[in-house]
Amino acid sequence: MKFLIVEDDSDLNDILYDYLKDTFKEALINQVYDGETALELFHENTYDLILLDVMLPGISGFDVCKEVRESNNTPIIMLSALSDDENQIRGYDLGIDEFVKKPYSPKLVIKKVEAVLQRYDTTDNSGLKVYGLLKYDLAKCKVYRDFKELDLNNKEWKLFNLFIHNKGIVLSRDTILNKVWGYEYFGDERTLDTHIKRLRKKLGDTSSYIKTVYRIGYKFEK
Amino acid sequence: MKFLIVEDDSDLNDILYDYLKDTFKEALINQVYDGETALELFHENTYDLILLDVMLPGISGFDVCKEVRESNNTPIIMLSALSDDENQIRGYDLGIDEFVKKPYSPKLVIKKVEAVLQRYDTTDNSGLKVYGLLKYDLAKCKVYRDFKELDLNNKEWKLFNLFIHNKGIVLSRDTILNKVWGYEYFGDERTLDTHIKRLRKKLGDTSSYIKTVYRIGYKFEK
DNA sequence: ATTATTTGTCAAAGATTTGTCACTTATTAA
DNA sequence: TTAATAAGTGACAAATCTTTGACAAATAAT
Repeated sequence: MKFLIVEDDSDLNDILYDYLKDTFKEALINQVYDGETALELFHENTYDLILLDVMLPGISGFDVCKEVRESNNTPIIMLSALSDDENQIRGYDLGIDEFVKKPYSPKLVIKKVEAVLQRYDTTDNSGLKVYGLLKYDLAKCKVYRDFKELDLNNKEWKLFNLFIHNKGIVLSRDTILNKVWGYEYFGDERTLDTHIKRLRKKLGDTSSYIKTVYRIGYKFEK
Repeated sequence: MKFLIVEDDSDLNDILYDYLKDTFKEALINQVYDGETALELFHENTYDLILLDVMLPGISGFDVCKEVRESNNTPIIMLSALSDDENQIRGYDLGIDEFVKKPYSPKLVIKKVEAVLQRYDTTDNSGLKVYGLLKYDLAKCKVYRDFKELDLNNKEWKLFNLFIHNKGIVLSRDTILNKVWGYEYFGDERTLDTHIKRLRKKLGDTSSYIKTVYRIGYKFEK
């Protein structure tokens, strides 16, 4: 289990560290104090979860979140201070998983961490993994089939990432739209289908892994 | 599901009502037009969620929010007038769950309602359960018999789901129709039978779990 | 500024599910 | 035992949903 704590208040940072360490005995925990360092580490590592303060020196937690989401769906729990501005407030639109308002009880944070991890595939996310005929590296945002890299664009990667984190689980069209496109999307009903079509095409032989669940959505499964 | 709409503009209030009613068919919805009445109702009822306008005659939405928070954590979605960032910040400090700026699309409001409810939903449906020769996972919408997954379609799953939640209990035809088809269903008498037939077929050896209760309905039992 | 790539829209075609119906079979009260 | 009512069934039709290609719009790259 690997966590990243992004919190400029070093006392708070330490408190979170202690609680996490206590709950996940063997966890690896990185502590950083600003957004730039957070992103650096994020791109070099694969975390199971990120605890992210909104108010940071330099780039904001909001921006960190945005950049993380460009890459993948690493679970993010946002810690919001009392006087946040509008953008930060709308973290949910960016695909964060939980919001905890300061001043928070560390216990509550831990509870949310556990809840979020339970929702996700909790196995270690780092390195190359195999699923059926596919290989993928979540940290590097790469997918391979027959030793060839599939060149996925942003939307396709987001879709794939969502699927891989929810193997065997039926995802409703709404869920997919919300996770990949965000709450504010009210576009054409058929857009999702089109993107599924494109991802399937790139998946080639393995396109059948994306199963249509009639009237509900899709499911990713061998 | 029980909602409270607090909005002094009666047109807007009605629009919200309609959309909620449409999305949560069986919801109970109270409509009020000022803060005082809202609080009265709040203290007499338990709501799943409150839609709260900021600008109200008499006491403001904020005051309502404050008083609600002194009692409990009922989810609150606030509706604020345009470009009212200050208020948003205040709202989040008071522990509201989402903010929607006017003029808002009712669809967005509904999406936020769904998201908030999902966030609060603590029912644990995960994990494989066993019933007789069947295994099922409510979260994943899956049923297995002899290690093989039964490929149920939407209606069949709804039926199965209803049965599994009412093991050993006789469900009248009316109840089933209402729960699976919704209150407004006035279709053919034989439709339910047909669907039971189809579900039984897929259940194979375990089809006898669905027992006919003559003149009344069905019962799901080993 | 031009070109390439990605993303979104749409309508027609293809699939699946769901509803209907006529008819058969089962149940039960008298 | 039978008449009356209820439930089951297969075949078909209707409704609904998904796929797909072609194209347009938006965005990124050169």
